[in-house]
Amino acid sequence: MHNKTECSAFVIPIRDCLDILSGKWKLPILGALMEGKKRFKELERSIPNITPRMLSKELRELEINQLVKRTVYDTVPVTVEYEMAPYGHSLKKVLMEMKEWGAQHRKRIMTTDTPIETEELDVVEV
Amino acid sequence: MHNKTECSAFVIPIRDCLDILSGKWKLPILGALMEGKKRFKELERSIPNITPRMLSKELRELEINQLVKRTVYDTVPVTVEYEMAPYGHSLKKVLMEMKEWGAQHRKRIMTTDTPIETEELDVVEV
DNA sequence: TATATCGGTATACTTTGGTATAGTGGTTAC
DNA sequence: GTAACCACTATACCAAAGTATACCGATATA
Repeated sequence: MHNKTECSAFVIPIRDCLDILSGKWKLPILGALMEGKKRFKELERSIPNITPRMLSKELRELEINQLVKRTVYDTVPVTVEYEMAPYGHSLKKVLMEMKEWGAQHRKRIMTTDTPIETEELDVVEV
Repeated sequence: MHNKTECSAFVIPIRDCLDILSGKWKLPILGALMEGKKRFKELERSIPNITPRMLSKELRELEINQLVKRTVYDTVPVTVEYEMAPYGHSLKKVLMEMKEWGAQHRKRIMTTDTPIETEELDVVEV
């Protein structure tokens, strides 16, 4: 990192990646969809405490980024299905790196330091 | 992802990793420190628009997570140096995965879709 | 004597992210 | 007929994150 260009080349793409995963509910939603396709209400039920407003908003962002595919079936009433888009699977490698590092880090902090508070996380029920 | 435990094992460590990199300034700070050790004011100068309040706050969080080492030299006035801690380098692999994915994603979104606005990012000057 | 540097902190403010609550229009089950 | 389900949206509110501005005590420079 020895000049502005090189530095932007570091910050900008990582920021992009972070932004896509940002927000309280993106990870639980992706987690739930990795199991398989789900309808809106199914997602709402499997992600405790999420409001329809947030679910809708976060799904839209994931869809815009082509990670999630939304399909509307012309039934009455309409059926809407969400699933991981093929492109969505490209995230898995990054996610697994983050998961490994995160797990390792939690252990490290727990043992070396005063324990960090494991906050009450809302976690997908399946 | 077929049960609650497995799902927490997905969400929690990734959340941990995300949290550590979260906030507007962590990435620019890490970028600046990857160049080598820097004093407080040097960091402040090399990261445009950061306030001392935020710089101090984010450095403290990075230090707590053992990614950054802070050394105080007993001069008058005191000299304080920040540098990547050895453990900090363990992040590089994750960061590089994110960087690659992010760069690839930006290209993809730019070409397939209506261009995404490249916001005016504050970027480290070196 | 006045000004700048060092490494920050204090206070107040604004902006963004997330929550709470209610409601839409149409359909099916009791 | 009324209650529930579906996939959401609208409005109002609240809390967290970030900004702006000023200041600290000690020292060095003009």
